[in-house]
Amino acid sequence: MPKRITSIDVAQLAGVSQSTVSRVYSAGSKVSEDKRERVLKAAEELGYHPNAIARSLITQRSNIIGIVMANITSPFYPYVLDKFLQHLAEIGKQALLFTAAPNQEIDDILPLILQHQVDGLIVTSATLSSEMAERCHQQGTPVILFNRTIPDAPVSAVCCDNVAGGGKIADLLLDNGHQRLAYIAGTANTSTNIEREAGFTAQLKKRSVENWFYEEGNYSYESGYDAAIRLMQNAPRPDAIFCANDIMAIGAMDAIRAEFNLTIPDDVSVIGFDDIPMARWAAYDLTTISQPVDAMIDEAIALLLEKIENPDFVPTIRRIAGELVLRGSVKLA
Amino acid sequence: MPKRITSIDVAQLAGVSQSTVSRVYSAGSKVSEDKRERVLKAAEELGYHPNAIARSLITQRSNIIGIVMANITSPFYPYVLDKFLQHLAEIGKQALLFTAAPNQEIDDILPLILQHQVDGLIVTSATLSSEMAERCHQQGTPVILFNRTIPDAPVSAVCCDNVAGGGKIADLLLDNGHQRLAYIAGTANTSTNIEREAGFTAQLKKRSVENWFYEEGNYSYESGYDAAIRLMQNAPRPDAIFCANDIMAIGAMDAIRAEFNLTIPDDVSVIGFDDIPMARWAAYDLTTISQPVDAMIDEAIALLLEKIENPDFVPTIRRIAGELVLRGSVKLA
DNA sequence: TTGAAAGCGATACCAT
DNA sequence: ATGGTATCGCTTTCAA
Repeated sequence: MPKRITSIDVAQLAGVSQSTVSRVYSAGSKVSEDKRERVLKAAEELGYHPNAIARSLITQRSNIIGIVMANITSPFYPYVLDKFLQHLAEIGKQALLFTAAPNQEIDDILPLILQHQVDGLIVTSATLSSEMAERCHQQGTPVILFNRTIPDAPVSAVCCDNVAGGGKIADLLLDNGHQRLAYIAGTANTSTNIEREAGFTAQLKKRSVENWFYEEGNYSYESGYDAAIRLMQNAPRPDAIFCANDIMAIGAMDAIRAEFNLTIPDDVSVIGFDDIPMARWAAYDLTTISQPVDAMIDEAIALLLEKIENPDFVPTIRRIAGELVLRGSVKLA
Repeated sequence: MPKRITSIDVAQLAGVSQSTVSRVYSAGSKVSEDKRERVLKAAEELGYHPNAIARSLITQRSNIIGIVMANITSPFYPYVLDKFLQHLAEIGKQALLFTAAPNQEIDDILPLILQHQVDGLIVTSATLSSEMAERCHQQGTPVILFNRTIPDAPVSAVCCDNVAGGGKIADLLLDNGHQRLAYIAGTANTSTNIEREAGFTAQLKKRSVENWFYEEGNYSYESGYDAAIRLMQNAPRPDAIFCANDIMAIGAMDAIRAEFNLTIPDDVSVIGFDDIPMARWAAYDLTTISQPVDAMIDEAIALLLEKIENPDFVPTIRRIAGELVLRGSVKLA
């Protein structure tokens, strides 16, 4: 075991007190230029760097944000994660990352997270029970839900305005003469799915459309593929399909072409939600609603910091509007 | 600021010493059933959970593994990350995650990582200078490179056997009558690219093929798309393209179809490397080499743990064979 | 088995 | 500006 270098070692070599060494490494402390140099030189020589753990213990701040992410492998999320890491790095925070089974409640791993004294917690596409949310609250650990909402719990949340997005899609399809609409749902009990569907169907009803096709998926390519097969077996078949996310839309497109030998958008229009990179690929050219990821992340981090600084901050839900991205998968009138 | 609950609070409520509370939470310590229950009950009541930071300070173990990942958004890596998280969770370790610019040296963020006293460090698709590697070594922090190798440094590495993979691909193409082969390179100076190319071209030469087309990409969809365009402008054009990874292969396929209106594999065969999920999509059905991700990760973690337990363990490079996955994008004779 | 006390490596307050 | 010292919350001897 190589001996660990501590501030005491540096202090001895530099001929200063241990306190002085500490000051050199804490921003905004006054140390004479002379001593600062000696300390830095000694530190360099010994290969010293401050022990963040000891620091956290006394400052009561770990500078670590916990991130719980359920769907790391679903194409939308790596971007979210990457952005979070970048933004957190900019404000000097590290990320302790946890996975959860998709759509699982994270109550069981929460104690583990809390043990690590994270300064805050970001939960994406998973939920915690309001009981656990309450516990974080009491304990003073701010929690932000990303892309999920839970009602009546003292936690902030930021998500895309899914209801409005669903509505825009209904309008686009109807305005361009589609008659037999279909919806491929994501996992049924997720807030994202519920909201997108609600926005879509509400707008249909508002425009006096009473019937539409419905199939259920689980946000995966395969589930979109399979749902599309079921959908296209109807006669007459749908002439437009709204999928609760892009990856299912892509699965649906592949099924429509490979299994039915039909053309998009001439035979069927397909529209997704998220605007993942693959939506832009030449094979798909998918019309979709773009989630304002950057804005959402900015907002999430802002809410988190606000709550860290000011524990009395009242939990808020922010919904940020997504933008319709017109590509080639929807037939325009 | 809500008061933090410490073991002392629990001890008082339970009417035992603080030491006893500590023992209840450290596996394999003897505490009478009687007191254990009282402690647990008091802890429950107060909402206590041990402070991992204080524990780390004294045990000299953080139970945290640092992961540096350069290409989180490149489709192969989310799977790698997810698997790492799962395996680490199984052995009771947490992951502190850092991003680096792709292919960047991570020397600048290393001090930050080291401050957090990680028990070990996994670096994927990025490298550290041998100077920094040496520093980790001295400091006693084991480092494992994943999917990268650096020569002459005291760090272990695990990667796919890229050279053998490149060779298999050359054989497959040649055995099936392809005449005008092409290679689309990944970022030129990455070990992955160098090895895949070396294996491919060595095998070509061995079989007396002296000429082949060459274009350079950077592992992205767009770069594959663009490289394919340049490639297909040759006359006569290539009849088979090996792309250094799947995502470039997919870009190349889209370009071949969309820009030249050609058919795969009748007009051109395309083959990739990695076996990402999209390789299986109906639109691509991409023949490729499957990276044995699970085995690689098992190996990486095993090496890391070995080194943590036994600091004198000699750094090793493990290459694990990938498997050829035959799908429909290569024309068979 | 249990409790008292030392210490992990910093920060922060208090004098000087 | 600098040094001495208490302290953060726990684990780990050492006695009892």
